[in-house]
Formats: sequence, C-alpha cells, structure tokens
Amino acid sequence: MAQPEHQLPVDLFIDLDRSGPVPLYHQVAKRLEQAIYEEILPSGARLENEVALGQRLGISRPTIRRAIQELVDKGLLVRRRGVGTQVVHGKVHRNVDLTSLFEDLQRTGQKPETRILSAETEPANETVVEALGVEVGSDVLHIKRLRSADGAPIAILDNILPADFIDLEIEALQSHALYQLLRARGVTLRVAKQKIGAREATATEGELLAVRKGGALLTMDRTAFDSSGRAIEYGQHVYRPELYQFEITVVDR
Amino acid sequence: MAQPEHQLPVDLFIDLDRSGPVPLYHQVAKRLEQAIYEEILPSGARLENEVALGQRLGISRPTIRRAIQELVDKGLLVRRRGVGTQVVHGKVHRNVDLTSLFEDLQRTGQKPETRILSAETEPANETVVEALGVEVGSDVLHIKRLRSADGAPIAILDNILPADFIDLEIEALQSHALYQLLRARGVTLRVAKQKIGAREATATEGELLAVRKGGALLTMDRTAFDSSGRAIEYGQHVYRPELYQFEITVVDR
DNA sequence: TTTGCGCGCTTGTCCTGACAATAGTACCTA
DNA sequence: TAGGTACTATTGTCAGGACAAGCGCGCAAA
Repeated sequence: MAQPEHQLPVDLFIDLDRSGPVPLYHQVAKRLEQAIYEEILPSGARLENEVALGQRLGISRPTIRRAIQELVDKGLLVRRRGVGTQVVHGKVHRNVDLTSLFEDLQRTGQKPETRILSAETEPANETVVEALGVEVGSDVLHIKRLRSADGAPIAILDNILPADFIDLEIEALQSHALYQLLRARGVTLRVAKQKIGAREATATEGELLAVRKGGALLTMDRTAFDSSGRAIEYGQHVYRPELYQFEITVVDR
Repeated sequence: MAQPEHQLPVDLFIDLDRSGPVPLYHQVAKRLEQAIYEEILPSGARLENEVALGQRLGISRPTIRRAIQELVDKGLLVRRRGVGTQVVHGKVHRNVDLTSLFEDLQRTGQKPETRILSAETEPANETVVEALGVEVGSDVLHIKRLRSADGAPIAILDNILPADFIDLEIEALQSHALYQLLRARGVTLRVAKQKIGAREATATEGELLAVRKGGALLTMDRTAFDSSGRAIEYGQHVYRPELYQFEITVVDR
C-alpha cells in the first residue's frame, strides 16, 4: 500500500547557486517542482526524508524544509508526521496569484488586446473612499477598459487609482498591463483582497462582451495594496464565464 | 510620513502556554491578530522589530518570524526589509479556506438547513474518473443536496465520493456538514483545488433556488485531497450570487 | 485471532548564532 | 542647493542542534 520512497537523482540539484540573488530554498523548490511536472516524482510518490535529503545536497534541514513548504503551499506536496512527504494525486493547475488577466492570457499563449473605453479624473464616491481609504471628494483616476484575446471580448475592467497616479500614461495601457505600468513606477503590489461573484449582464455590458442582456457574468472586486500596506488600486471586473474562470488551491495548515 | 512604532503591551502575551499542544508561534500570531482586530495595532501601524519583540517576550527570533509570517500570509501584515513590519490598511475580510459552506453559514450566525435531493451509488463517469483518480466504471457515491439558510435556498451541492464511502450515513447530512462526517471517520482534508465560474440556471436549478431559468449562478468545482494526497471528494456546486460570494486574499511572496 | 505495547522513523517545534541585502537618513562635498 | 556617500536599522537567508509528537509496524500477550 505504502508508496516506495523515491531517490531523486543528485543531478537535479548540482548547479545550485549559493552566491546569486536567488535564495537556496527557492532553487531547491523549483527543482522539486520541475521533477513533479516531469513525473520524475510521480503522483503519490514518497520523498526522501528531510534529513537525508539535506545531507545529500549539502543543505541544512531548515532550508530543505522551507523548500518543501513552498510546494506544500502550492498544493503539490502533502506532509505527514511520522510518515513522510508525498506528491499529491491528481492534476495540478495554476493558481490565482497577483498577476493580472493580461499576464494570464500572455502565459497561456493568447494575444491580449485592450480597448480603452474611458479614462477620467473624478471625485471619489463612497465606495471608492471605503475601498482605497482616500479623502472624501478627493480626485481619483477612473479607467474603463475592454480586454479581448484573439479577437474575442473577455472582460470589462473598471479600475480606480488614488490621486498620485492621475499622470499615468493612458495610451500605454493599450499594450501593457496596468500592473506592469505600476511596477515601472516603482510600485509593487503585495496583497490583494478579492470578492468573486456573479450577476446578470446589463445592456451595455452585453453589447461590449457579445452576450445577451441578462446573461450570466463572472464578477471580481479587488483592492490591491503595496508593500507599505497602502491601497493602490480598486477594481470591479466582469468576465464572460465561458472564456474565463478562477482557479484556486486551498491548503489547510 | 512614517508611522510611529507601536509598543505592544506585554500583557497581551503573558499567558503563553509553553507546554500545551498549541505551538508558540501560533499563540503569538493569534494575539497579534487580536490586537489588529481590536485596533490596538491600528491600520498602518509599524510593529516593533523582530529582535526586540522576541527579547521582550522571551521568544527566539525564528518563532517570532513565523508568527508574523502567519499574519502576512493572511494579508494582515506587510514586511519590508530595512524598514519594518506594518499593518495593512483597509478592512480585513475572511478568506476562502478549507471549511465548507455549512460551517461558513454557522459562523456568520445563520441557520443552515440541508435537504437531500438524492443519494445513490453509481458507476463513475469520465469526469469523475479524471477528478478522483478512481477506476473506470467503479462505483462511487453521488449525493445531491439543497442548502438553505434562514429559509432561503442558497446552493445546490453535487458531491461524489469514492467507493469506500458508500456506507456514509446519508441522514446525518441533514444536520451536519459533509466535511464534519468525513472528519468523524478520521479523514482530514488538506488540499483542495477549485475552479470558480458562472453560468445560467437550468429550469430545475431555477426552481430549486427560486431563480428564473437563465438567471446568473455562481459555480464552484472542487477536488479535495486528504493528508496522504488521495482524492476524497469531487463537488460541483452552484450558488445564488446575491446570497453568496467567495472572498480571497492573495499574497505575493 | 485480536488486542495492546513498544520502538523506530519522520516531521513539527524551538533555540542560538551569524552574515547578507535593502531602505532610509544624516551628513558631507561640490 | 544638489547630489552622492556612509551609516544604521531592519528584515532575509542559512547553518546546526536538540527534543517532542504522531504514525505505522512488529511482536508479545490475552
């Protein structure tokens, strides 16, 4: 019944770069992940124990543990005290993370296009004040975009940013993701809080997304924060459900 | 501009139980979380540095770090090297985790009710074979339930479990969550992979959920795995979007 | 045959210590 | 005044070690 232990070839770990900027534990995690995807470590396989693995690779146990933890958090591995660490059965799928729809589409080989519907500076309404934590009535940048891939409209993106971004180059949004522009300005998003739901399409939305009025739409509201904890972006997005879904891996700790 | 450092009262940490079964780092994390919710640590506040905090509490730095990490993963704190750790601005909300809808409703003070629509043993179809990793044509338990809260129907839950669960007490499902029953059998779910989408209601679904045919529904497909990585449950759920949404916090690491 | 006990294996927790990398600030200089 | 440089504070990474706790298996006893 118990799966046999899998001895990983040392080759997988030879060129670990101890001086470079990439942390050791992350290098190890990446190699393990690769081994899982290539089924060198097949579904259900048991890993060598942490101590042995560490010794064989010349790496301390905390570092090995942290590498393994990274994959546990991704839902690729499962640990049991007294037993060992095993590869989770079943297909893996990519997770919701802090990349945008734009980058999502790029990665899956589709060609994302963006049409800017409007971009205006306006006073913040109550919802925005609540979400971004800005002053009541202060100016915010309000951008509406239509995102398509391979010619088919996928989503309407409605984004609001605080006053210091009113000088954002709107034209650049046609070929770049909003998050890419923010990164270029030195802003890195670290935390996002999202609500995912559904509702029926309005007439305008139906027209833009080529869906009949009243058809089902997937919705996502998000507030994103930078590394100092400040709210940077509030977005209300609607997606055509046949063309986009959210994939999430949940891990109990 | 920089937020003042917040000196936490030591009282918050006095009765840490070093001998009990609850890990120290988790006790510390809980106390910190409490302090954030009670706004003893207000939005944007800067924490004491890790070394000092550790010394004051008589706890080593790795333990303090792990406690803080727990809250970073929850989206409550943000760290910056060279700067410090700060409380994230903006309201916090609960996360999608490995609890079920039933427990969700209970926690928010609603009274969940379950009507069993059907519960049958049947051969696995292709989708199920793919999701659960069982043999083609082998028997599986197929349960359909209607979940309501305070009298209003919220969701249709369609669940499939492998053959070893065919002796599950169906009646118990009327007053307990599926996950509770599984736990009682010694099965602990550790990882779940979910897809969240939307679609239009069928006539049957509309009738059950008091929605018009064609109305928008929120959908969630999930495969859950136990601590040995084996697939335990495959579920296809549909929710009335006005009554249920998914809340997710995403953290970049 | 079944139950219970003990033992070894493996992960979980916690500690100490050291050095690296980064951000912000104060200061010095052109 | 402006710009760069050095310093300090703080988190990030990594090592090594010790003991605790849970799980499974074999063996002995009932």
